[in-house]
Amino acid sequence: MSRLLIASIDRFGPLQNDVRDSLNDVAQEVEVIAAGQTIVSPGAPSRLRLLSRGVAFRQHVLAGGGRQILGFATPGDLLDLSGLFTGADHEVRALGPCEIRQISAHEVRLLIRRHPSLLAALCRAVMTEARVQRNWMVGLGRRTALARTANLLCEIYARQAVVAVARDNRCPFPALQSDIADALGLSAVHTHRVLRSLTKSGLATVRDGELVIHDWDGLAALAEFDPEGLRPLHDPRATVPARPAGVADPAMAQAFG
Amino acid sequence: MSRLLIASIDRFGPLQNDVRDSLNDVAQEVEVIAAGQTIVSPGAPSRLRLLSRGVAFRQHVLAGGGRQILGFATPGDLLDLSGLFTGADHEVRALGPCEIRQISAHEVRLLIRRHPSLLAALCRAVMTEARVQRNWMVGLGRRTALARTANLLCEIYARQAVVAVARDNRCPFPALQSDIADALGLSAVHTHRVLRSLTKSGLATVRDGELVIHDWDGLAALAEFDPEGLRPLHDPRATVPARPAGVADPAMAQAFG
DNA sequence: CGACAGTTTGAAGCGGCTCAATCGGGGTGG
DNA sequence: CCACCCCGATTGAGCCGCTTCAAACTGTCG
Repeated sequence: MSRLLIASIDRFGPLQNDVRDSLNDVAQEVEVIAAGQTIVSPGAPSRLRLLSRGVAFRQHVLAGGGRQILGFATPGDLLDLSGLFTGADHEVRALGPCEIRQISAHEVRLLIRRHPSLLAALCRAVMTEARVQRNWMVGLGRRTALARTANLLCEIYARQAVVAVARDNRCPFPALQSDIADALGLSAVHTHRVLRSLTKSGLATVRDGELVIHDWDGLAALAEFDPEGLRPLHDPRATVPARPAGVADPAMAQAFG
Repeated sequence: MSRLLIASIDRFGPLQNDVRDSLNDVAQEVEVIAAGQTIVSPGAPSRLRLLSRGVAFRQHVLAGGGRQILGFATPGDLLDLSGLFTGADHEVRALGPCEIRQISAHEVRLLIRRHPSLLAALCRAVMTEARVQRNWMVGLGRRTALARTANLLCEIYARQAVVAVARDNRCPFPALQSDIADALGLSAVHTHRVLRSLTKSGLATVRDGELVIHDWDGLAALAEFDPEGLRPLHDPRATVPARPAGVADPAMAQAFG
């Protein structure tokens, strides 16, 4: 029963029924991972891993001991797209407690060989991730600490809204201030002050592992948040209804909510 | 005759002979583009474009008028991977005069349908680009202006060394200081000072549209440059000889040099 | 109760920005 | 052939965002 996996891949271009059937037949391994544990090590043998619960992050550690967080993953995200055909070039860790489902590299290879449309979907997944990365690059290079932080919070919420994990303007986000700092290219101290100012402006609060949005419109405006950058790319031949930002995808919501 | 295109895609996993044959039969349009002109507009209809001569760059322009350069492309690079199945999310422009070769979206679609291994190769090309982006993110977030600049120069040289366009420690790089600034997330003034200090330290010089490396080892050390991050991903089932940084790929060199 | 991890707050310093002026080269029109 | 202009490189001065260092505070766990 890999309802979750099918729904997650389906976002990137409607899968044919025969692909769904094949995916259904594949043995799937479920694993629970504690906060802070490594999910994918750099260079690890490739598999197809789906984050089914929790929040994870990708990071690159520098020689000097510092690190840059390269992105966050929320339920419904595939974790090792960057290393599907080869070893991963970065590390993926659990931010909070996570649950993942994975299928072996061998199975993936068989599936892909049998169903080129699956490969196309995975390819679109990779392109979607690359697009999110570009948005981060813009933020790191050209946005102020405040806008950058606001943007991150918008992204975290919008991602989890799709799978209906975010509700009533709140969603899980078990990050330390130093984690947020390493994601935004800031110091932990300054990150704290920025978060503080966001709270005082009545925009959003990060506390006790939870993100609370007080004023979505205000936050999005400050961030110049573009939800388009998060939308999964799909097969252009198929018509997929566009949803406004922060609104759940029915299929994903049913699977993950 | 699409020798260049075949060699370029071949980097991302050896193509079967039948794929090569098909690529050979495809009509290819050659276009020359003046410096500064747009090659790919955001949302443009997808095609498969190869940069055969010159240097191009990807950029995202901000509401406030600023911009972030997201990456550079050198001969042998595919230009609209991010929009292969859908519209591009960013702009690609010619930095200096460029020559591109392209095949229509329709042709691409046919080729991909007929040859899944081609799709796999393109997928690896996308993943390779995503990896380069991650390296930029690390730089923008966590490296000093000096290291970041050094890193960029290393990347520009190493990319063009593969296709033997870079030789004798020099290669084309027709960027204004303001271009470099927008790539590194710096101001033009500060970029100038950093370049100046690199020159005075005897490491590298950017002048008259050309990059000259005076001390590769010193520059690479300052940059903590990792050539691994640029290496094209290829099919893990195939054995491809690893080449040290800055050394030409024989096939690419023959095609582009 | 102390030990520890993470948050909070203050103060000082620096990297990089902004503003502003000058310099240099290539093109253009007189 | 020269005067002019324009764009980009260059240089200086002052400022601000963010960093670093340091200390106090809070909650949690043994």
